[in-house]
Amino acid sequence: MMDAMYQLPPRRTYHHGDLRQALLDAGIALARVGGPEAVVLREATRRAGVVPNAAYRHFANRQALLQAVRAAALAALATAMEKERARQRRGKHGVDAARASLRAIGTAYLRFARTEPGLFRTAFGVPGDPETTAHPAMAGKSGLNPFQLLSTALDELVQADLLPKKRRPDAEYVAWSAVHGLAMLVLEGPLRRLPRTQIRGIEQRLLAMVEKGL
Amino acid sequence: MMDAMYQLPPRRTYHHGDLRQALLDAGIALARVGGPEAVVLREATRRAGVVPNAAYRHFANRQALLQAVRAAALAALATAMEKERARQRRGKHGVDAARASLRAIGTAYLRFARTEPGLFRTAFGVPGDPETTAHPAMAGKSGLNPFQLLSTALDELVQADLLPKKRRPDAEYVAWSAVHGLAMLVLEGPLRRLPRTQIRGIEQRLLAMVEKGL
DNA sequence: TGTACATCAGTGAACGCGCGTTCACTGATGTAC
DNA sequence: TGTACATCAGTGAACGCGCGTTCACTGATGTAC
Repeated sequence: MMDAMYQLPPRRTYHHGDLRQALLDAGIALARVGGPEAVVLREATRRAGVVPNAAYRHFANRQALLQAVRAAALAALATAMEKERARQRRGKHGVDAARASLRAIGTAYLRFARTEPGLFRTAFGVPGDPETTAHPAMAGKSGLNPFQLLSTALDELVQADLLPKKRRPDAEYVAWSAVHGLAMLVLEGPLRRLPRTQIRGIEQRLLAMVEKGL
Repeated sequence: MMDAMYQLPPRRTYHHGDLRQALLDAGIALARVGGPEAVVLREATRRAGVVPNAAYRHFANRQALLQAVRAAALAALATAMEKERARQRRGKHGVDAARASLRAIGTAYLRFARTEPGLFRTAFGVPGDPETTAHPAMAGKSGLNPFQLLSTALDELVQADLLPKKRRPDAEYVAWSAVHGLAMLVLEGPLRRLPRTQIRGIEQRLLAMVEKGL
């Protein structure tokens, strides 16, 4: 019933035009609403106004579509990080700017989890390593994916003498863990029901802990 | 084929004896291997040597069985925490003992995620709040569930003057986030492929960060 | 100590579900001559 | 400028899958008298 709402009017041409993109868009829309498990081949083709097996002209199988959606989700997060970084660094220099970068990365990550839970779960709840594969489909304007953006921020911290060089290795894993854990607990864990203001407080406190504790 | 291995020899009695427990045991075994999505009603009844719909005498539906398995997983974690706490506190008093408690809780959590990934995902990847529901089925010997054990450890820290009273509220969420995030990244995230020794190092560092940063 | 009968735990058969995927096909498009 | 034909993108029909769940049933058990 609901699904019928998404059905397109019948095409006038036999060829679709850009079915690959249409399927990807549909997949992203599905992921936004229901996370990775909602990325269903048949539903994507329905929304594109096309017969189910037509998808196989453009994706090897369901998994391939899902990975494309995941890449798009990672790219969206990377872009959000870049924007927040630019915003927080405005007018700052040196030490302050470096600190602002790390904050911005963490803030954008947590906000993305809150505002785009479906895409967030798709980005991180599906196997496949975001750091090793440096595919541009997963990156923002700078060409860096979310993990690489975090690494860059930590490098800045070292250059600004805010993080001792010997503590630099593996620091991204520690920082990422903290932020990722909070995101998960808020998203589908026991923090789901906490009021938004309390969650914001916890977020601030966690970011402070990372800065101080690294 | 594989599944046949788990098929029981035909019962000699018409009544099973303790089918509820048998189904729960089967469910736990399934969760250990494949996480929550592997807890399949039909497979559980197969392993118990019983017809599929027999399960409905003991569980309202699949969800009810899954929740029972989840409670068992939480109880197992709670027990592991209690054991580790007893071990680490041995011979310590006052301030040292309080510090040891928190370490033990975190250590046990991370080890549980590593050694029982299926149960870990079942415990925390399935909706339902472990902190509000204080059901004994989720608890260890002390009657406290994992979240309550963490809270207790933080209370100790306050009593030992290691954590200022005003920073006590919400501290469990911050601590939990850090540890939970690392567990998730190691389990199904990009840290999956890192060598075990490196992971251990990151774990130690994360726990140190929490102690220092709280 | 024996029988009648209510109660409970398991059986047997069947459903609908929507999915991913494969097959042989046809309609449209663009390039070579 | 027009036609022949290879190529590609979509169609139509069908599969097997294993699941959760419902129905009407029968076998075993224990309690009342």
